[in-house]
Amino acid sequence: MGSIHRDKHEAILDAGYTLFGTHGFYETKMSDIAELADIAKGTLYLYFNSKEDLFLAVTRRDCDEFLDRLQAELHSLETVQEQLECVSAHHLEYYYRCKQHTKLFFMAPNNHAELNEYLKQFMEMYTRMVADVLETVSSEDTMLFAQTYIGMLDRLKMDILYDTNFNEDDLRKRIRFASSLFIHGFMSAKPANEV
Amino acid sequence: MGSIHRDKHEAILDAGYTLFGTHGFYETKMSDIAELADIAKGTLYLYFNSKEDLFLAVTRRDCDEFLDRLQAELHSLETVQEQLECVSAHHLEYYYRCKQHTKLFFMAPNNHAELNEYLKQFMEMYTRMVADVLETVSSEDTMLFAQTYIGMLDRLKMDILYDTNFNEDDLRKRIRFASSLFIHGFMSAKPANEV
Amino acid sequence: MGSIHRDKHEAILDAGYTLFGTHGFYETKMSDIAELADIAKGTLYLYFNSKEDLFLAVTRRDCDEFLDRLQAELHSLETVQEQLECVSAHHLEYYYRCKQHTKLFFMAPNNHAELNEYLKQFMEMYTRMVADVLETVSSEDTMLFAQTYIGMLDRLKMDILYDTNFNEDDLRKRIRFASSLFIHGFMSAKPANEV
Amino acid sequence: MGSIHRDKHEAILDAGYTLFGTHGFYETKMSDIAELADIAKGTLYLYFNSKEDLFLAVTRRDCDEFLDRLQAELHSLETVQEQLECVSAHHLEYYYRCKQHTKLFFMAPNNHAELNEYLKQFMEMYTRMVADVLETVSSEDTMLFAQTYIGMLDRLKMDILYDTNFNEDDLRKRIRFASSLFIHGFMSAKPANEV
DNA sequence: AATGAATGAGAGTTCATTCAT
DNA sequence: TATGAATGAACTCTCATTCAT
Repeated sequence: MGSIHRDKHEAILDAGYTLFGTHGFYETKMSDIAELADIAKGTLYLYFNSKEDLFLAVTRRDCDEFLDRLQAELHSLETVQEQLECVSAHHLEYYYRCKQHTKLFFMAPNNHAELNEYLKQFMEMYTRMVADVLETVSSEDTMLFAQTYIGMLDRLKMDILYDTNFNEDDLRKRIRFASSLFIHGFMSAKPANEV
Repeated sequence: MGSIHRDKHEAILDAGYTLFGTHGFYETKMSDIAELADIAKGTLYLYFNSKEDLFLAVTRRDCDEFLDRLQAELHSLETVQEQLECVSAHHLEYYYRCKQHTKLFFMAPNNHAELNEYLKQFMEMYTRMVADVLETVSSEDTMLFAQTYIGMLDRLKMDILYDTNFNEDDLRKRIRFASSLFIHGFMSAKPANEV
Repeated sequence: MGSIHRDKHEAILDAGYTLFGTHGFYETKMSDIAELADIAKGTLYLYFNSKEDLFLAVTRRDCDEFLDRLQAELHSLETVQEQLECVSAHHLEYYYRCKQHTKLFFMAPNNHAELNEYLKQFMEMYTRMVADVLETVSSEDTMLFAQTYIGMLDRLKMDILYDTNFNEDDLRKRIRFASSLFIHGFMSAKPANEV
Repeated sequence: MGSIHRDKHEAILDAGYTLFGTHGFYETKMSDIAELADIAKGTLYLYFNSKEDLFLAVTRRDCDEFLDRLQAELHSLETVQEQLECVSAHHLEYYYRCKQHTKLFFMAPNNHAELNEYLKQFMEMYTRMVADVLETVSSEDTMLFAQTYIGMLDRLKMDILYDTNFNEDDLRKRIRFASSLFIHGFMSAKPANEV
């Protein structure tokens, strides 16, 4: 029974992830989610109290996994360079893997306190994870550096999302480009494809 | 006659800017915009064909001005350092000035072809403007570098938006921090408050 | 379950028949139909996709029944005279029974392809039914004769609709009058009340 | 001044005739009529009090002319046969001339007392005109005969309106067909194309 | 007499949510 | 636990009419 419950719970989250991700919060109907999850509309409300709650749960599952995996990958690495490139790879590969689900962050519902709170926490944890990497080198302003690094990565995802010809080579180039630029700066940077 | 028409047009754009900016596209009602602009609901439709069109016009006015001002400011500067810091200042000060209107970008309507097209163009023009600055130093991958720089800045705006204690000093610090980090990289960076 | 569904479906059609019939398509509000059918406004849209579709369904039910009954009645008769009088009676009695619902044909929505198509088919089937009766006597231009006969009948309904003193005797008189005139023509016609 | 006034008055009626006739009352916008008449929207209301009034005026002009012309044509004829064929020709040629304006009668506004009153009067005058023709032969039930004749004609117009291949020959055939059928009846009728 | 910008009541339709089964 | 028919508040947009110019 409990496992049937878990299965349905997951099925709803999967459907929500797909639809919220591709059409955004407002353009996704609860009935569509129910249909894709192959359950009745009313059943959704046995598992989630509202559309907002479901969206939060979808976001949470996705973001938590993002952080867990990053944490695990970082543990096995030693140098700051390696670790920063790991962050870069993790961030960009995430978007490369799920190009089509990016409305999840763009089109979130407004004014949902709990969601805003969660997203804030997520960003803080993500930033702290990167800051911890930097801490081994310098202890000043690591949160600010970390934040900025994440910003760089987040912009580079744009090509992934909008450039339809974007391929694996472009991906690898950007992964190295970002960590290198962050570490050495623009002035000392070699052109991206030589890095 | 024409000036009354222009006034009302502007009043609607102002009201739209305020409400779309604070509540996002979907959570803003046309009737609220009409009320804030102090006109009748029907009058909105004499000036704009639809809610989407109004949103596009609001966005356009805001973004065009952003680029025009940046262009003008860049012209009067000479070194790359100065110019990059100018970009940094322009970007962050924009958000500092209008903290409360940031939903304009977050919560845009989905699937509005013309809007998507415009935003793409905006980003390309913004990126190219920054790339042109970098071109005086290196001609390799300038679009990629420019994009990344903008990404850094865009993430730094987050503190502005969510940290309620954020003050003018924090602003100035981040402006210098961003350009310095971009130019010299993390490894050679001095702590931010010494830059 | 299905029968509750059928009941509600019928209730909506009944309400639509009454209101469209008395006020016409444009002067009837979906909310009025919902109210008369004793359901919520939104429920209408579970059964019909749009106001136009509902109107079409109402029309269809009414016209189909009209033809089915006529068909059945004609089968039991033998002479052309009897059959033509049966058509006459059927046509005029229909209007006599539902004087108040005649806006159904007058005030249909414009430009609804499916509705126009249906009405065209209805007229063709009605005409063919009458033409088949005539065919036993002559095979020339039966469709044209049939059409004309229906035209005569359709004009005679006007008194029914607008003459408030119109009674059953007037009805019977016109039923015989029409078939007799059609068969023998004006020149050889005896005065209507002697037929 | 007066003639300018008359010109504009006529221009509005012409535009109304065209648009009401092609799209019906409800699907025609006052603004479209103004545009077609080449005047401002507000000006319409200097000449007509409301959309309904304008529709009534358009109808009135059209119907009055219809009767006036018929009256004139009938005067020059002598035998009942000729006169009835004249009615037939007048009725069908009217529709043949203005196929595209037939929404004028189909899609009239509901519940406009004055319009309903006028249409009733129109029908009565039309019927009486035909009844007067019949009176020279028989004095019984002439109104009923007249009404029925008009009904025949009105149905025959349908082919004109919906059969896109309908040509002048078809028209002439129906004109003779109708009067002949009315006079001699179906039983003694010769096939239409031999009449 | 002529204008056309402004009005605002009111329409059809949607969809998150409920609840009897 | 699961259903899905039913709900009704809330939305965007229309258009006949007005009135200051």
